[in-house]
Amino acid sequence: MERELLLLGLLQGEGRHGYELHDFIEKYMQSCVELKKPTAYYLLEKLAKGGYVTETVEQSGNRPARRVYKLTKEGEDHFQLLLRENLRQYIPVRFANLVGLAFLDNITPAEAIPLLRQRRESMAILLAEAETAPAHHGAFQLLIDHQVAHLRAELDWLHLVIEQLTQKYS
Amino acid sequence: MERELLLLGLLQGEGRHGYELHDFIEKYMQSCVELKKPTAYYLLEKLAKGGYVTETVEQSGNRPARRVYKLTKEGEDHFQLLLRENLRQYIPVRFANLVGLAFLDNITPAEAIPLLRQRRESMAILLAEAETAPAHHGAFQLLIDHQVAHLRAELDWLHLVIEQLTQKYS
DNA sequence: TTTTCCATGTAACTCGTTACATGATTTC
DNA sequence: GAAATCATGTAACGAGTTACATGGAAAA
Repeated sequence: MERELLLLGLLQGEGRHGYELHDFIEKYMQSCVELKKPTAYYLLEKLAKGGYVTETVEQSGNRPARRVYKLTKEGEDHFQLLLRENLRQYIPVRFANLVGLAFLDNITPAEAIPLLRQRRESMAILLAEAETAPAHHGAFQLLIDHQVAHLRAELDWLHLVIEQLTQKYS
Repeated sequence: MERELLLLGLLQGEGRHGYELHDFIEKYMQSCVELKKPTAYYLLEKLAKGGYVTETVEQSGNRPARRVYKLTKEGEDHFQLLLRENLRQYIPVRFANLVGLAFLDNITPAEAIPLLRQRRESMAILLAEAETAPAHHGAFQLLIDHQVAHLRAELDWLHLVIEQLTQKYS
């Protein structure tokens, strides 16, 4: 449902074609959202079948035809529904490659510490990315802010883990 | 890979059967990990096929037979490999029902605020759950700690969003 | 005696990804 | 002339979930 919401949301106001939508998401929302091309195309087709968007083929010269999607009345209603649904309920994030931490005792600190530092490095890079992301207009910025807050907390926590491990080791 | 790691990790030392493993995860790790029964059974079968665990059928009286799994040498090696892999790399958590936030402008604050409060409520409940979870031995506690840190950051962030929205509204 | 717990499994399905395929057009 | 960009799609696969099915034992 969330990806439908995203696409419907981006179709507010103007009609857009699949490539454009995917491109926008990849370029400007890549730090907090992921949507592959086949998924985008598939979802748009599905939304069209559901009557939430109309599909118009646009031909310009000899270029590959564009399928331009526009919100219908039902699409707008559906969007409003999904939006409320999405805001209302928190869905917990489970599993994010941290099960290994539960088995930290099965590995010597000497081995674990460099591995965790590597992990911290990739997190730091993502954080830097999110922090330097171009400012978005309006509420879009909230997603970036969230990503930043989330990554900072994650980093702090990992830092503590590494510190405790270092103390135990020395 | 992460679920395999989890199962292999829990099989350290003693042999266990599927029901037992699933039960343990659901009872004691439910706040940070999810693994449905069919998935657990499927994964154990797969691990057995891969030679990472042995399968022994145990019959006691007229009860349904238990399939008891034990780590093999290869299983232990595989565990050690997956563990390092897991500790080393951070896999970003994308999408967690927050796309709606990007479209906050499409809904009046008067409507949005109660919805976000509802969201905050469910988050607070999960946080309380994680905070009062029975203390785990050793590194298992780290997962709980992480969950708590994560949820606190999430709550703080949401609190800010609601506050800003309230100010704009009044 | 009815519900819960123990213990396993299968089948169908959903969601999303990878890999592949096509072909024009613009840029270097 | 080669490479990147525009623009679409299909097929196969993978991971995980839901729903369903079975049946004995213990607890209420």
